[in-house]
Amino acid sequence: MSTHRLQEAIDTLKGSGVRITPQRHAVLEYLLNSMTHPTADEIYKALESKFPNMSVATVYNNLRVFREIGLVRELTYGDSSSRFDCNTTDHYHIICESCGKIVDFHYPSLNEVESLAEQVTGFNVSHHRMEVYGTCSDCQSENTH
Amino acid sequence: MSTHRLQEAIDTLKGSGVRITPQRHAVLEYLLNSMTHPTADEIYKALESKFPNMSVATVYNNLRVFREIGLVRELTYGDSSSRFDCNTTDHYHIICESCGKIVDFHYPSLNEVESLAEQVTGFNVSHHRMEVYGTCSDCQSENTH
DNA sequence: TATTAGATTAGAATCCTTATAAACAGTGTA
DNA sequence: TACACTGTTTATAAGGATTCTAATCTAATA
Repeated sequence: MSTHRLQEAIDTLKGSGVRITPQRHAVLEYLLNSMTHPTADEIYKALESKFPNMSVATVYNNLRVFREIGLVRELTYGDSSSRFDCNTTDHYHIICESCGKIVDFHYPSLNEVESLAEQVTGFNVSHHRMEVYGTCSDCQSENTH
Repeated sequence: MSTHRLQEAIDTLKGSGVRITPQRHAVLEYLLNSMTHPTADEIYKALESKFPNMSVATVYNNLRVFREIGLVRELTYGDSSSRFDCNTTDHYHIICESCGKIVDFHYPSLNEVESLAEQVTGFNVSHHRMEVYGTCSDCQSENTH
């Protein structure tokens, strides 16, 4: 039941002068209903049946638009594809090194780290990122079998 | 004067049954003398004059070996190239969003975050990563001119 | 010396993402 | 309605970073 969030997001887009095309609507809706921080390719494949002619570039274009407007966050991890997170509330991620699953968790923002870094380095700090890595409970129990 | 660290690293490699080839030695030495967390390509270009026939694959191969043995850390940032850090003591990085500079800074390890994440998510935590982003003092003063 | 395992090389291949140019669609205006 | 304007999509090419492949080379060992 994320109809409300979807409508809100659409209003935000319209307010920024962005047209709501069927493809754009579908990407947005998929993101909002997804709990798994999908990659661009996962979104593309998921919408393939509904939009057989959609280009992968359209997915990337729309994800960029959403990111620039602040509707989604792009999660980048070195080697593999970016993942996209439509939960823009403050939270961190914990990532399973075995299956790749990404799970949200909340923790008070690390303002102390930012201010200390500022003092020590002379930087003007804008933000930080943090991820925790480990093995999820599913993969833990698999390995004991 | 990192002769000592270099010798130590070489001993570690030998202890793992890794041969010390001239190319391997050069990549390792360059890394240890570098303060800038270089990319594979930067290392490759820097050693071009000394080893005109060296392949870029050799640089990647050796960096992988060093990483697997624990001599270097690979720093991955989404879009652009990985950077390699031979400082394996516990520290974090702060990154200038204007010029890309990466500076080390020390902060007590965030054990609390790890243990809370463990409790909340049921993961078995192995490690975490954190980076702070901002504008370095050089770029700050440039922008005021 | 012969054998073997490890390392390097050159180039092809791969993956993710962006750029390009043409076609398309929706809106506002005359 | 006709028209132009702008934003969007599409298909494909291009790009960059990294890895793979197969051949060659090197060093250590028997």
